[in-house]
Amino acid sequence: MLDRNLVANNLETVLEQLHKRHASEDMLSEMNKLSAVIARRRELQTKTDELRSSRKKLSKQIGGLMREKKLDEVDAIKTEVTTIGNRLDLLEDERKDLQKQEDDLLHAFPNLLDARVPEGTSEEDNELIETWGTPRTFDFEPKEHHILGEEMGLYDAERAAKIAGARFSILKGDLARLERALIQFFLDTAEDNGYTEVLVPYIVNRDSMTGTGQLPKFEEDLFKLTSEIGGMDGFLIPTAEVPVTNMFRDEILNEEDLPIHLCAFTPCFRAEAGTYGKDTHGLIRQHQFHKVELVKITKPEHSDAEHHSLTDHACGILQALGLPYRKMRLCAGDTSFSAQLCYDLEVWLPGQNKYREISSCSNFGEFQARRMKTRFRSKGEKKPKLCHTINGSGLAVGRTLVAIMENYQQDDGSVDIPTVLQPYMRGKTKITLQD
RNA sequence: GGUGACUUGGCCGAGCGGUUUAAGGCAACGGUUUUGAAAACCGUCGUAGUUAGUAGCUACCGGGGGUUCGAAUCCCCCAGUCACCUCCA
Repeated sequence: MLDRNLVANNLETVLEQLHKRHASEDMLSEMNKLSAVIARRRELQTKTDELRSSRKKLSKQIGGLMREKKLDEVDAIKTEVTTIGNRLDLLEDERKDLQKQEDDLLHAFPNLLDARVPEGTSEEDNELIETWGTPRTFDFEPKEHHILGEEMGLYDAERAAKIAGARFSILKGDLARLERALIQFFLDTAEDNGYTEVLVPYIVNRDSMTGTGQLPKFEEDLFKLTSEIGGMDGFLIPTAEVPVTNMFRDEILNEEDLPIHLCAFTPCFRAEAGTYGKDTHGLIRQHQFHKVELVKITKPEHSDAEHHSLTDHACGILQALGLPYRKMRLCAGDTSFSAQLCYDLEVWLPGQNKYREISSCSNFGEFQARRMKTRFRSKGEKKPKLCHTINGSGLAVGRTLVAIMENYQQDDGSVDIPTVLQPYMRGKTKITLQD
């Protein structure tokens, strides 16, 4: 959420930023509207405060007069207070309405972009930061992972479609084990890098989804429960970012508790996955997938360094697995709603002959923290300050499985297991056709 | 799922319709004292809105609504916590 004072006092800056995000004319006029709403709300705020103040004083007088048994004077004041009360009710209704408009509008605008974010509208304009590893040269035609999986008899999309629908999958045997091995390896690596594991709910309420920015704008991307939880709408999480970051919603942390480094394994559920007609085969784009997420809560002055070290941690995993990748700085048009700066890691997929996103590491600055009211207090300082929030995949499990299958495939249709994963695979060195 | 008790500032805890502008204590912070520390004493000590303002005013006592001239206090709905019962992995 944007700072309402920034909108009120520095509308030009905000409008410039919206231009950089390629905001529509509608959005620009909405922003102008917001600025007017804030001004009007403040006006009303002052008036209602004054009215309330005089009502309070007069009501107190009634108390005194009652004790002195001056009942005739009481009636006159009562009438006066009633008049004030009626006027107050009227203005208060308007103020509440404006306050809601103000909050709704504020929630609808994306974060301000970091100065390093390149101009651009699509992934074509993303900036290449670095490339690691050399794509292997094959002396045979490398296959896509879903072909390999089907041929091994360890990947079953058809039955998954029967029992659940399109964009679900079933893994069997060593492939299922490899998925678990990756999860375990990611969590162990995160722990070595100083992250504490948390195991969190996979269903969250509306307030949490609003806190991290999925709501109110992207409700159609989420799976919504038909049953309420705790009297509120329930949603399946699209990423562990939501439950983990929201752990600190409505909290004022101690300065010495920062930074907080957490990691979490969760399934992720995305309703939007089926809407593009892209990646219709295989594990790339599913309604349900697994991810290990890295999350940091930091002081503002440390967030940039923390963001870059988190990104390095994600890179480290790809390096340990020997998977070639490139690191991209996302352009303005590709940077997500809540982020101010984002790096995508794209892993090399020989079967597709291209790089595909496997991790997205974002610094949200104070955008999420303002929505969540996540603050910290410095020693000796009176006012609490907003924290910064950061997260990134470390890594997306299903897509890593894809990358391993495609990069480590052999001409006999088997897949070698990277050395670091072998201990998690009961010492096995390769996955072969099922007997 | 059933019944009952409860939800007040970082924590504990008063408060039972009108000098409560939320008492008091603990913790924390600043100061006096001291060679230093402890103790003692003095002071500060929730969040947010409004504002040029650490001035004033206003809101917030789990959330929402209502009664009233006036609500932390009375009523209703919802959520959460705890206890017991029931059920279950």
